[in-house]
Amino acid sequence: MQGGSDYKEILKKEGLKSTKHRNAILGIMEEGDEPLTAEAVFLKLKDMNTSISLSTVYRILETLVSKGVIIKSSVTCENKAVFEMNRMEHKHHLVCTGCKRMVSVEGCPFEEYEKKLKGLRGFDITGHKLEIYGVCPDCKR
Amino acid sequence: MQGGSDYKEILKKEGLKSTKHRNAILGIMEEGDEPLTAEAVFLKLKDMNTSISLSTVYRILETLVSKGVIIKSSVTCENKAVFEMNRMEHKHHLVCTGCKRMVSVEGCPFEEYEKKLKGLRGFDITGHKLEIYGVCPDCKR
DNA sequence: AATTTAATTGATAATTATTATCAATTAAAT
DNA sequence: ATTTAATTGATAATAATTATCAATTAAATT
Repeated sequence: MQGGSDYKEILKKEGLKSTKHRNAILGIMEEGDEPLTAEAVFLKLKDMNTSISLSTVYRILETLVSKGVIIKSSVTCENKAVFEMNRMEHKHHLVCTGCKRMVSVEGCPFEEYEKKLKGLRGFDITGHKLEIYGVCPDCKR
Repeated sequence: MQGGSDYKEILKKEGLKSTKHRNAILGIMEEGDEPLTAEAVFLKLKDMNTSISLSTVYRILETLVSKGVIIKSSVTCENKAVFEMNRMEHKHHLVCTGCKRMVSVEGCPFEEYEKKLKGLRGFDITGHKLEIYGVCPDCKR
């Protein structure tokens, strides 16, 4: 979980070279339980004294999204994307309406309903996303 | 539903002047059943030979959102906002993963579950949003 | 109805998030 | 150690949105 190239295997499997930056970003994504913006990842790297270009952060995140290693999503009404590790579990988000912080929640009350929807308006249903809004403890003051 | 200033009452109630542009935009929002981007609204107005500045479209939409007359949301992974009339009903969206078109759906399987979540991680739950993904008939070819 | 006043608009510049470009660098295959 | 193709940094470009400010217009007041 910390150190140099812990993600060599994952990267090799995806046909990607194991680089300092990719390993560092995967480390950040792995330990965090909140989805992060590209800029937040960039700042975390800076805090760790890892020099990197913001464009490289975007590029690495996008590459990992295209490989399915990382999931990209967005908060409604915020015009920026957030990224988190794809832990291969069906998940949803809890979003603070104050600070827009996103927290992951497990469980899904929706599977049954989705089956009922099959064929709705001629769509082939492939999945869903549930965002639950609320005010986080910090924003409650 | 068509014509000049059908929304004078709504606008007055919100302390907004009744202008040609605001009425035209409310008309477009009222008749559409799909959420629209600011640009789509702009183009619809153009088709109707209503000369308007794109910045005015954004401004009017934002003003109406702040009054709660219009709802702003966004499709995951698309970095632009969409707007639709606030019909004061609890609603969700069906999004085509091909063309990103959004269609509104009624009904919500979630009310029970939300109650269970009360207090989750110290959040005060205030609402939720459900996006159902699929492939629309057009994108199925 | 004419005048006043404050809100609204258009045109444009500025900003923010993201993506593209391309030469320099680096990982890993040989 | 050398080669080769992938990766990176720096920067420019783009796309969506927001800010600015002078000109225009709605509606309140006379």
